[in-house]
Amino acid sequence: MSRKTSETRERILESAWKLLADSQASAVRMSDIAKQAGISRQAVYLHFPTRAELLIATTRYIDEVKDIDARLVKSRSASEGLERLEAFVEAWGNYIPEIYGVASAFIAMQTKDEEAGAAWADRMSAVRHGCEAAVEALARDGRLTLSLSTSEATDLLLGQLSVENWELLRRRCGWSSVPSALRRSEWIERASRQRRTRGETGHRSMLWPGYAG
Amino acid sequence: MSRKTSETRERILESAWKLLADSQASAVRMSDIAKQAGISRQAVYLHFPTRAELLIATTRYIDEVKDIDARLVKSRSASEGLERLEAFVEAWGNYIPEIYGVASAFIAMQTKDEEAGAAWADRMSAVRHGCEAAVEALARDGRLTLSLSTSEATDLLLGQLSVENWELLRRRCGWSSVPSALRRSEWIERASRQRRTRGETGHRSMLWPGYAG
DNA sequence: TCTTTTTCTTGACACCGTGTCAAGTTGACA
DNA sequence: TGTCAACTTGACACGGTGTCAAGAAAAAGA
Repeated sequence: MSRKTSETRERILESAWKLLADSQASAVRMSDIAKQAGISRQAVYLHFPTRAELLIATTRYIDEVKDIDARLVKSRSASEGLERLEAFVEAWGNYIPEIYGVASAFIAMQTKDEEAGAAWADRMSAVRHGCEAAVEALARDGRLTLSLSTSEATDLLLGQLSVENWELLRRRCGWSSVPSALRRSEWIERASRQRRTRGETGHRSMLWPGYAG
Repeated sequence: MSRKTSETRERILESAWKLLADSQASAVRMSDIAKQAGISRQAVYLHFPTRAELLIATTRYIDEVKDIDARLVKSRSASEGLERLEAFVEAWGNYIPEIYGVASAFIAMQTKDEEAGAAWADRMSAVRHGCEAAVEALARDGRLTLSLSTSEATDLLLGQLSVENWELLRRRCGWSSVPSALRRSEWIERASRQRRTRGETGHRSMLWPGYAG
């Protein structure tokens, strides 16, 4: 494991990252990454056995550089449920754009490649744990809707916080700031504003995020 | 355009439909469809120039057989906003499982194939129009949260009703009945139950679908 | 019935991207 | 000087889409 080895390895990871961030994820081929790193296509295979494993390594690399752990500290240490949820949405919601490139590569691969599918499922399961912890903390505080089990609420939250939903809002619908929907702060504003409105006008139920019944 | 032509054409469409419904969508190759239809792979290309166009034709075929228009009548003719929303969610939410196979094939292709991407975007735009009509009807009735524009509410609804979200809940999270979340009826139940709870226990705000603040 | 036209078949091939293999080059270090 | 690891070049297999040409078979028309 000479210095040169890890240097090249890192250059490959940086190249993959850059290309995935810039262009359409599924259009990034092994040869593109090699060219960007200034080596031959075959040399990439000296460091990563398959495209899937390269993507996995790239994800880990981004996690390290962008310090996902540090971003989650606030959520993990939150005592109150509401605070925990807020911090988690903030952390993950703002992390999605960082990993969007590699994420969409995984999403595109998952049906074809077993390993990529497993890796992505694993990450999603980690996100779900984050959702679950927040929901359970909320439930402990007695602030969870009674008609939803913690498991159901977790699943719904996970859907809201999915990369696919982020993509829909941000890319397809042209939202300039998706966190404005994902981050709890705005939802709180909406909720309190609505609460006031409700008191004043007699609106009394909320049937869907954003619908007052 | 002899009888035989349209017969074969229909057999191909039926085969594509069946295979897409049964197996993993991206695993269905042109040769599989040909075999299922009892003809040679090349013969498929006599009827459909590309895989993308075959999928598009299959979608239209399903729409026809499953009569999507009839399913939407109730929503389109609804006078009240709430009724319109409810009927639309009912119609589209229950239609997703019918077209899930071909839908996921489109989703898998959209990054690679221009035509498939455009076709899927087109369908999503139709769904968005359905969401928009419901949201606007709600707004006219004065039942839309003030802090949300109709456009924002439409986008959020679209995300909830996306095939990707359906897949997450149904396939990944093991929900036996996704319509139980998608159909408005249950959300109404939740909302009214919550309203009661709120009055009794002092819970006063809803921050997320399912979270009482 | 015989002929024409359309539909379908067989078999070959190009293209693209992933992954593999072999033989040779380069540079560092002993 | 020789050895070892990292890299290069060039070739090839594989799987999938789409194309092409030659011929068989079946329907349609006289």
